[in-house]
Amino acid sequence: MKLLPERTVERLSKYRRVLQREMKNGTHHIYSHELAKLLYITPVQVRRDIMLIGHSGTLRKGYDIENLINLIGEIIDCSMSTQKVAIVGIGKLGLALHNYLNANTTKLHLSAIFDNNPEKVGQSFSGTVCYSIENLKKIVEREEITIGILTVPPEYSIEISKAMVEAGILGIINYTPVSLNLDGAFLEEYDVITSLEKVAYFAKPRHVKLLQR
Amino acid sequence: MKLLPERTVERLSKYRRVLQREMKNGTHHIYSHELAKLLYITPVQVRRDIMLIGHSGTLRKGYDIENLINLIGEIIDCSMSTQKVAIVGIGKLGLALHNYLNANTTKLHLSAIFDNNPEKVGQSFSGTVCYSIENLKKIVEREEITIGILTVPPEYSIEISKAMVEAGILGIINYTPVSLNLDGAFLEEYDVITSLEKVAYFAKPRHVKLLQR
DNA sequence: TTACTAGTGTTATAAAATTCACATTAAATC
DNA sequence: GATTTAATGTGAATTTTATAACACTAGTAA
Repeated sequence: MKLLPERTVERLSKYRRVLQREMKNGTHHIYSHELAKLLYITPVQVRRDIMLIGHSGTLRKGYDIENLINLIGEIIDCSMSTQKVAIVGIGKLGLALHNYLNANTTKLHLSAIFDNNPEKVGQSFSGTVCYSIENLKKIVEREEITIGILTVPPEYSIEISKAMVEAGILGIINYTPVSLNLDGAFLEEYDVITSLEKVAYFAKPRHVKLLQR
Repeated sequence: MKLLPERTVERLSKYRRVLQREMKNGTHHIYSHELAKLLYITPVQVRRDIMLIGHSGTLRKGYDIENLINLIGEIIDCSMSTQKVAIVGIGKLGLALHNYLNANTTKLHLSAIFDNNPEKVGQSFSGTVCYSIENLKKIVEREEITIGILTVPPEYSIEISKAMVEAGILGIINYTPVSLNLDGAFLEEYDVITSLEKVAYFAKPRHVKLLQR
């Protein structure tokens, strides 16, 4: 099977969360236009995404919510072993993300935290132990961690990201403002300042008007 | 003039930061392939972006770094009045972003913080006062704030985002996991869980291999 | 039973973003 | 001064993403 488009995968993650909410409300089926409305996208987009993952709805009944949630789970989390996550660098942003992860429903399991601050090493953050970055490889291998959240100070990000891949991590989400180039791992970058400056560009009175088309 | 492509704007923000670093190192000119290398993108991409903003390099000398930084500044920050930013919801994530803003160089000015927690209202965060969300409109108008960072608990995000637009904010970056649909403002959404689950999908051994093409 | 309705599934088209290919040219070299 | 080199600038092609158009069909109603 071919890889799914990046944007489709992103939307699948969102579909799943709103579907979980709907299921809790006792709903069993949902139409593409209903799901679309919840995310402010078009029904065609929804149908196309669902087509891409090989699911079929029932005509006149819509999609079976439980089936769809399970299928998305198989695609994102993998049915067999749940993937494990590490936060590398537990400063303010790392902590905030840690909090976010705990507050939200996701099948991914936070298995370790890494930091070089001796005051943090050995500490437990809501049940997850913080290790020294020296022990990265050892712990990543032992715990079979495959995903890393990189929130270290920018001067360390190149070195530490390499160590992460070296240790066996297969996907990194880089929150540091330093661009990376990894071999052998999937890289997702998110630059806070870039996002903000992008909004700054488009949030000028003239530009906002142009966007309303 | 037409609006710039979103991705180009994002890269401009990154160009500026690496150019500022280069300038500090005493460099005056830079070639497209040098700039490209710093961000792990292609030289053509760099040249096209620079073409789109109407700048010209000198053949055999490359681009004048100072000129380019200034031009990007005019595009993103606007030459006349610097745009002002508010953080709405100063929980862990809000604080982390606040920190990030202070640590990084950007021309945008954080003018206010809003929260409904009485313990936070009235407090000063590195010199920026926290107001009650009740006073959003008053303060946003007085300070002429145009950009809002939304980091409130998800159950409030729809209501508060509407109030922000109502108050005159023209661009919102939504960090809550609730999809929004604003009229009259530019909206940028960032969903932490979606990012993480996207990485989870692509960071499976078979998928990583496929990506190495 | 037949026509109608309101949904899905999918092919075709359009729009956005990137990359290719190459014309152009200033400087360096011979 | 002619030739080579190494860069920019950009039309065209390609790739990725989203939208439009519509064939199809299970259920509903006449």
